[in-house]
Amino acid sequence: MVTKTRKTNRKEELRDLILDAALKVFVEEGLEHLSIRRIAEIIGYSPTTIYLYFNDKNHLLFELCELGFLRMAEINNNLSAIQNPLERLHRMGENYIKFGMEHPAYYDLMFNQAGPMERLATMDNSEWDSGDKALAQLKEIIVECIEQGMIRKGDIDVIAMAVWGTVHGLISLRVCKRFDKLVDASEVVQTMHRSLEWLIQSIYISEKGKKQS
Amino acid sequence: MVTKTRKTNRKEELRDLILDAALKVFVEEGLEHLSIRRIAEIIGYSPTTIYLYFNDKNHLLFELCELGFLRMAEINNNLSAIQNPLERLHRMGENYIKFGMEHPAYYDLMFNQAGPMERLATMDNSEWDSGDKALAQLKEIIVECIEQGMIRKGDIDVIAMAVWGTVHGLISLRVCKRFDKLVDASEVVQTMHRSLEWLIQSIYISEKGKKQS
DNA sequence: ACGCAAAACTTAACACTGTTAAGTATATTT
DNA sequence: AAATATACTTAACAGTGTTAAGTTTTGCGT
Repeated sequence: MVTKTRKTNRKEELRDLILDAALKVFVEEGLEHLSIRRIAEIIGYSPTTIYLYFNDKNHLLFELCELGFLRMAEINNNLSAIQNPLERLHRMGENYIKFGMEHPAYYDLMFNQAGPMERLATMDNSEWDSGDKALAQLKEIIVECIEQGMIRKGDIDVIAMAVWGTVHGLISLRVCKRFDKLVDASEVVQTMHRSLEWLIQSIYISEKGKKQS
Repeated sequence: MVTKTRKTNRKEELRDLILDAALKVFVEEGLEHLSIRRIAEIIGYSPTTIYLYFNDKNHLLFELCELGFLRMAEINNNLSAIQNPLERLHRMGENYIKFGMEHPAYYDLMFNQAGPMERLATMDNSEWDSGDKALAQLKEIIVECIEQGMIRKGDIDVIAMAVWGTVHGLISLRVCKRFDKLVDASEVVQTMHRSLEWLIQSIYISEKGKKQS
């Protein structure tokens, strides 16, 4: 279910069982109901057993995050088929929105919750692999866009941050329910897609009317 | 009448004392340390007393949110002096960034945490006044930008969502510490400002090279 | 000034939470 | 068979939000 490890020893099996149960809970019942005791109840073990496989709850949350990034990478499999880099950027944004709408609890955990990052902060001199990977993919596309003269030149890090920020901001506001009382519920997802579209078209430099940088 | 107002004033006094204490705690010690018992300890009352002034913790959090929106409105006082609407939009974004960097706990509460919105969700058939107000101000500026032909025409709601999303996304990722392992700490704020700048310039339609909508 | 009612506040408890030290069973090795 | 290592549990600690019931204080009418 969770990961097919090459070496499936018994320890990993229960570890995966814990992750599966945790996933089930926070997807079906929400992150606020994801407690160590609830997981233990589901897998039929004592709560303390979980601490034999995870240092603390944040470690568990971080691993769930990693699974989320795997799923996100899967969703982005449709990108390589797209030739036009700006179109690919657009699609990547739509994939993000799709992921956020289909797995709001996942998204919340991956980008909003403090727990997972607190775990990461304790691992000194290390990088955030999943985040790095996702950001690298984004930067690659942006570099292509610039090389083909489709968007204004500029610092890649700066542009990547702007694009990531935009897409994340939309999803985050939705996941954290900040649109609920401001935008009509039936149209909020469509409005998000149109916002992304508006942005993509705004940063696009058409052949006919190129802007000077 | 007089006695009644005097009574309510007394009631409001302790209410404000509670909010003050709550503010002190979550600004100085972080949201995770903001507990009813901690507040009670500070103001020298029993924890249950707080429930005489607030239905539950979410009600309290929502009121703190409202205070946050007041402070944010204060910060935006410098906008009216700016003639150029796109410049004003830019400044508004910078104000947001400034607010988020100076009051990360406030920002987290206002835009990320679930609690305040859960309270709002229980108030049926009502609007989110603070959010509405802030969004209205943003829309006003965008309308001006369009009227003066400085940005591409389009659905105001869509554009507003895109702009709000962008700025929020940047701050949110920072407040939720998603940049910490990806972007150099000493440059992250500067990179955020440059990202905003890049965005503003990208949506700008210069006089010389206007793009067709 | 007295009595009484209403308002203000507290005590004690419930049902949760993450986490740990210490203990017990079970399996493996010697 | 004894010793050791592994797997797991029990019981507890220190927290959390929240509530029912009880106590104290205040203000008002007589």
